[in-house]
Amino acid sequence: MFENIINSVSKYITLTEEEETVFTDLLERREVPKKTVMLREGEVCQFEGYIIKGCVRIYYLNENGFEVTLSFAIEDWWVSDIASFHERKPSAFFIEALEDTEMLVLTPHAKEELLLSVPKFERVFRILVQRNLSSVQDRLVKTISKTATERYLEFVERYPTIPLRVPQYFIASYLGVSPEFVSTIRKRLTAKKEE
Amino acid sequence: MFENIINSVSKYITLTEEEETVFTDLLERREVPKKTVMLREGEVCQFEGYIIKGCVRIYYLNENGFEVTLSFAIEDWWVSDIASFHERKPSAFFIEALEDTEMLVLTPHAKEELLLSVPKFERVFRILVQRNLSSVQDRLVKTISKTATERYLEFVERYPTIPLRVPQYFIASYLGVSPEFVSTIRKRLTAKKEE
DNA sequence: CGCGACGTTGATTTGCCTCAACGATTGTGG
DNA sequence: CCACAATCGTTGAGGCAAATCAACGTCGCG
Repeated sequence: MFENIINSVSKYITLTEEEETVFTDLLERREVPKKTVMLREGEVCQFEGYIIKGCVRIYYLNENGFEVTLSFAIEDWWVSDIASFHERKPSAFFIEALEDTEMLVLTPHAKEELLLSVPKFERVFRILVQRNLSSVQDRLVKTISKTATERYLEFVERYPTIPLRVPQYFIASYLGVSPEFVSTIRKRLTAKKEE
Repeated sequence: MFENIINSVSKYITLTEEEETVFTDLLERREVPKKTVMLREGEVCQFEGYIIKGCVRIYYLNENGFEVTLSFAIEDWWVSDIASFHERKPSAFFIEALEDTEMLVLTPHAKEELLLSVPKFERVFRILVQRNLSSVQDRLVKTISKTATERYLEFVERYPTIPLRVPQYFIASYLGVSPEFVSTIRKRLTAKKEE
C-alpha cells in the first residue's frame, strides 16, 4: 500500500526505516467514490492527497458559471490546493473525483508533524510546488502562444492515458476551448491522417 | 538600504537582530543598467533578487520568435527563475531590466547558508513560491475565460503604475494579444469614457 | 536634423464561439 | 429486459474577437 508513495518521495530524499514509518503512520487512507466533490470553492482545503488509484480534477468556476479545469491528477500524483491548505484560507477551486479514487492523505496537522519530525520532507514539498509552478507557467505560455489544435496535440502526447479516462468536455475545459471545437479538431486530425 | 527587504520578510517571520545581520550580510547589492539581460534561456539562474528600485520583466521566447511576458517585477518584488535556481537546470526564460535597477541578490550559495543558519526563512520562500503559483494559476484561468479588454482593465487596475513605466507592447505580450489590439482596446475605452 | 523606436488606424482574414439539431451510448427504473 | 432519459459527442450555419499586414503619425535621442 505504501510502496508507490515511498518510491515517489525517494526520488528526492533518502529515508531511514524509522523515517518511513513516521511518514506512513501519518498518512490516512481514503476512498473517494466517483463524482465526490472533495473541495468546494470557499472551503479551506484540509488535505494534501497522494493518488494510489483513480483520477480527479481541479477546476475553477468563473462568474459566468463557466468551468476551467486547472489540472487532472492520476496515479502517483499529489492533489491539493496548496495555497488554501497552508494559509488556511478559503479556496478558489473545486476538486472532484472523476473515478472511484483511492488516496493517501496528509491533514494539516499530520503534515506539520511530519515536517517537524522529518524536516527533510520540506525539500519534497518545495520541489512539488516548484514543479507545479513550472507546469502552470508552461501552460500559460502555451495557452497564449499556441492554437487550440497545437495544445490538443501536446496534451494527448504528454498525457496519453487521460483522454481515454475522462470525458472530452473536461479536456475542452482544460484546453480552454468549447467542447464542440475539440470535436472539430479531432475530426480534422483524423481526416488528415487518412490522407 | 536593507529597511525595505527587512520589512518585507518580517510580514512572514520575526527576526532577532543577529538574524537580521546574518541575512543582510549574505545579500549582495547589484546595479543593473536598463536593457541588461540578467538571465538567458539555457543558462542556469544564479540569483534570487529583491528589487530595491527599478523594473524588470521575465519572458519566454517561443519557437516562432514570439515573446510572452510572464511577469513584471518592480520595487519590493523578488525576481528569479526558482525552478532553474534550485534544481540547477537550464532556464526556459529570459530576465531583462526595463529600467536602471538596483537589487539585493542571494546567490545559490548564500541562500543555502541562510537557510542553514536561519531555517525559518524556509517559510518565507515557501510562501513566495506559493503566492507566485497562485498568481500564475489566476492568470491562466483569466486568460482562458476573459476577453482581452477585461484582462487589460484588470491589469491596469491591479498594477496602475506599470503601464506608466513600460512600453505598451510589453503589456500586450503579457496579456497575450497583439500590440495593435491593445491600441484598439484603449481607443474604445477612451471613446466610451467621453460619452 | 534625421533616424529608429513606438503607437495608431484601417482592411482583411481566421480561429474559435454560440446556438441548434441530431446521433450514439449508457444506465436506470418499471 | 426493454424503454426511455440522460449523458456525451458530432455536425453545420452564422457571428465575433482578435490576428495579420501595411501604411502612416509621433516622439525622443544621437
